[in-house]
Amino acid sequence: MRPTVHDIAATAGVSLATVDRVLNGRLGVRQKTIDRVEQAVRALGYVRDMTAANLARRRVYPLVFVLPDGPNSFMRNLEYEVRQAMTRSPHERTAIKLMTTRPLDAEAIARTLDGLDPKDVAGVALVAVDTACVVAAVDRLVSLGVPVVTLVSDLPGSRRAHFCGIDNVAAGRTAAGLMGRFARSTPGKVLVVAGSMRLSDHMGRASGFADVMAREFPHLSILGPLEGRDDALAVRRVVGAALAANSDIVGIYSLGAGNRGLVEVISARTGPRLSVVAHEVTDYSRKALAEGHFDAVINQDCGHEVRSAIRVLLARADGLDPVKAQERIRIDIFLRDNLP
Amino acid sequence: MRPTVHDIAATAGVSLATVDRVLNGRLGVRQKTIDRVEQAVRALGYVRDMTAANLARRRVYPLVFVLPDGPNSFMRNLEYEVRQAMTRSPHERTAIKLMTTRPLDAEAIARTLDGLDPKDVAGVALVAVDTACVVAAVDRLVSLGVPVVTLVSDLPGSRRAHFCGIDNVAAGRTAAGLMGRFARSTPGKVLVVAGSMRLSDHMGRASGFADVMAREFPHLSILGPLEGRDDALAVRRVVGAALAANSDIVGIYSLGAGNRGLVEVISARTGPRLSVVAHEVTDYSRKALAEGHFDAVINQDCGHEVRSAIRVLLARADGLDPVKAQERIRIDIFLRDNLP
DNA sequence: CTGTTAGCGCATTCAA
DNA sequence: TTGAATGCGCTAACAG
Repeated sequence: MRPTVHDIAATAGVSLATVDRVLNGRLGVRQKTIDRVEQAVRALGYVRDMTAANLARRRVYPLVFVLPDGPNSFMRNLEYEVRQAMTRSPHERTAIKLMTTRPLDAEAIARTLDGLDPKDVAGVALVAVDTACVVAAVDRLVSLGVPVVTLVSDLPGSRRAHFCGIDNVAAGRTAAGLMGRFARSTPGKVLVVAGSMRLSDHMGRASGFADVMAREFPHLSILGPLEGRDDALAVRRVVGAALAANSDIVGIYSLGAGNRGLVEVISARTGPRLSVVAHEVTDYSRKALAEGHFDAVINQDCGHEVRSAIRVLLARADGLDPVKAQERIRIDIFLRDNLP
Repeated sequence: MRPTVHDIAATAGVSLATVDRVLNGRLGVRQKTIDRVEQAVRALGYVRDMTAANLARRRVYPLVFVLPDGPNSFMRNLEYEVRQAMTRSPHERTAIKLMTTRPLDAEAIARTLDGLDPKDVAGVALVAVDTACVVAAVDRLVSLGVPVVTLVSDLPGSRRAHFCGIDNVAAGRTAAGLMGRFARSTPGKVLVVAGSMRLSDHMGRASGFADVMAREFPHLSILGPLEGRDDALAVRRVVGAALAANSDIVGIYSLGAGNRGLVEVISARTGPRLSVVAHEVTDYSRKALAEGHFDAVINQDCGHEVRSAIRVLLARADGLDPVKAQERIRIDIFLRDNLP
């Protein structure tokens, strides 16, 4: 039977209320009393039952998620996970509000953030575009006491409390490790297609990829990164043009979205098979894997990211800091055969 | 404010106790009353607060984990995760007991299982060896009302409630997908090293691997599976002999344990580089990846498996059946750059 | 068959 | 600065 507040109240010779005050660091307790309680806590090895605590204090934390709208499958998937979290809200003492802005529109994100009233927001999670105005808007919220976390794409210069996403440099390196082993051993070019260089996740991937390719697979040179604006049509256009102009392309690394456009180009193409590594499991990339157009897909688990964001925000709102090691998001690799 | 038992008691016009009886499927309630309560539940969209429920019924479920002892890193890792779960026990209303038996010793497992008193065990998780006597011991427990789950390696013919592990056929296919792409495009042999063919997980991997290799990479033929008994010394011996006898080996698929022995052989070897795919992230395989001896390691998350086993056992002990979709364990692929 | 009542471990008024 | 009392949502005796 593990000790309860009653036990420590008894051994410390004080009342429940006083124990509670000490446990929660509330003021209005004599130092002498504090010491007595803390000693009892140590002596009995007391550890608070958080579920009972949450039951008693029925406080609800209003959280805001800011995501891009538009057809991007990955982002829609992310939105789905946020909605899933909303259904769990009652259990997690959260009240989640979902807001969307135009993709890659930094000003729209900043406006949304600026429109938030710190009085009725306990925390904010956003997919950031790395721009001065977004940094300013985030820092404003933080200075007003509202914890902010970035989701999927980070905002390095800001005061955000945490980044809920993968190590994108490592993801790029991983992609290079696969590409280098997959591609023919004859010299050639690898085409790199990104969404936008204003997204810090895309930047990171491109640099990790280039790094490992140069060091470990010097017979393959990099073409790009081209910007496909995470848009299927644009991706189709830039990739089509690059393939037409370069007959020595042996592989493609698609590190952003718009994979539908990529599949259209390569499935229509004749000539030797390309090695293709892309990001994010979506209906399109799953199909491309199954049909053999993609060799591998690197993925980040949206569900984990959303749940992590909530945990971190809640912890910060309660004044604790999260166990960072626990919040690491894995870089998943999927082939056709280990798709979930 | 979401509805509580009080609300549904009020709208159904019954008492709290009756609501509780219906909610928990306890008998001694008229069908008419049951209907009234269930209707109120649906009407109000009631969903039970499990944390409050667990607080109220402070029942503790004694669970038993049966693992092999010995130096196998993966199994020690699994044991570590079980011990982690023991530290969480107070919160999860479990009391976990850890028992170990000699590796691959089916009789020892059966004896351990037979020694369990159903009165003070609410569930059992074991790493199975696929043998008639183990099946019999498991079925005995099940017939006595004790739910059993298999961990890591399944027991297909038994009455176990669930298998907490990966789809090993798919894991073998995944390994083949990697091996086929990694290995030189010239014809050659791929050596397959297993632990024991009495382990259903090893069987599954070998068959999935052979399947995809034959269909997709016919220029590579399979040598083996050799049995390394999950033992570093034995692995070193059989692999060393195979390499000496076959100059056309281009890759090795190590689907069992004993990777330390494998690394010793291939790091001492001269000649063209081999493509190596192994299983389970351990200190050894991690080092082998980092140093370039292994190209990829396929992994199953022990932590997930142990937590899943506990959830399933608890659910079964409460008479519910677990959400199988939620309990799927992923097949992780790690290269040097995405190691956790 | 059904209802009353007293907790589970903790937080939080309201008094003292 | 401290304590007594009440309730969070649910379960479980114990009566009726």
